[in-house]
Amino acid sequence: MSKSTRPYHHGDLRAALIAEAVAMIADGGVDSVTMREIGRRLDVSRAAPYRHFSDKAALLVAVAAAGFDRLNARLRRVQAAPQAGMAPLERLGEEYVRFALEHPAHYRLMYGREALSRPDNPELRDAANTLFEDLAALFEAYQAAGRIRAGDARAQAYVAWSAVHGLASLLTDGQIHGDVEVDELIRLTTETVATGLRVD
Amino acid sequence: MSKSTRPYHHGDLRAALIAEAVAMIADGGVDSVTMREIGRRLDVSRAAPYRHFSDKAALLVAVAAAGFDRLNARLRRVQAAPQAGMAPLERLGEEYVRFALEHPAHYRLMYGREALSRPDNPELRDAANTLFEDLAALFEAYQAAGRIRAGDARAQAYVAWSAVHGLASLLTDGQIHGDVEVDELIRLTTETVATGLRVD
DNA sequence: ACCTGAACACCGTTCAAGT
DNA sequence: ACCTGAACACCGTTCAAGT
Repeated sequence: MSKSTRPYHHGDLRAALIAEAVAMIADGGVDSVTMREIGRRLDVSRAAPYRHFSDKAALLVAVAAAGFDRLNARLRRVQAAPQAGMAPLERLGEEYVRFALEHPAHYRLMYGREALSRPDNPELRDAANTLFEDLAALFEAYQAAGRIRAGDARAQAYVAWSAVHGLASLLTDGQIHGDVEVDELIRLTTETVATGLRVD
Repeated sequence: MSKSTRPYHHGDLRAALIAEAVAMIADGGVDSVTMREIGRRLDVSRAAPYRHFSDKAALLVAVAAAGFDRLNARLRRVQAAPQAGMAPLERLGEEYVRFALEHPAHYRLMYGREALSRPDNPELRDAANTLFEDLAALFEAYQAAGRIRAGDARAQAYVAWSAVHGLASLLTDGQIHGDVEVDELIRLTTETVATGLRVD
């Protein structure tokens, strides 16, 4: 569609803004996202984005929520799929860390200051809650089946989340170096937590 | 000292800038730190801070390094002190998380984008390395004493760091809520990792 | 309803000039 | 050596006006 015949209204500016922000983040990190540049790229004025997001933080929160949605979908897919020779818990943890390694800047935003600035945002809150509730449900089922220790299943879920989130953060932040093999480290982390929670 | 008799040169502007930045971060988060405001507070011109730090990122990196120094000192103190009825590893993990809970914004900066922007900075690199090397040395000693499983002690140290860093991050980010007790969660986390790494 | 261009306040950073 | 005030480029956000 040529510039002159483009209709006055953008097709779906809201979705386009989120998609463009995701692309910019993957490319140059969160700091490369400016309201002006995003407008430029979508051939829209400076003020246009403010029709869809009250401010820059609101846009970034939507991007963070979209990140949780994608991660949740991946984890559910793994849970639904048959586990080929690997304990489900370990496989789930591995997938979590892989997501972070594939989308480091987006992952960082999901847990970052920008998203944190709007803890009241229902979209983001729900997306993050879904992640935890899925995990908590799994631990409750495991406990009912006697596969892990008795106790507070939700607390156990937080422990598992902490371990993979911590590893994902250290890896994406470049805090882990030397001759440690990443795949091996992921395996050791999930295995250690699984062993620690197992009935003895 | 009255304003009019104050000498032309600031006493130790570099140290004052770091201290003021730490205070501002504790008070209003990293975003509240601006080069102009910090100058205003120290009664110094806009450009003065640039005599000591090449740019804002350099100042924040110094603040992050100072955070690691404080954390390292605390952890060493815990290691040196007699452990009253608590396994040393668990006590160390608890102290780590407590530091993060006491200084959430500073802790966040230590692992944040701003610090990350200068991975080449030797001051910060050394401070972060010290944290890990102390931990790795402890795991090597434990392994030599047969108190934990055989294997890559450094990888095990990364697993432990991941767990406490993940928990500290989730807690300071407000991702953990509900009726879970924080003290209990810290205990369960350190205990789970210790159990998972123990010889069976 | 949605978009535009102009304007405002604020910030990081630089630089010629001072002591 | 260290500090200053003025200036530049860039950003988030607002708003009266257009379609």
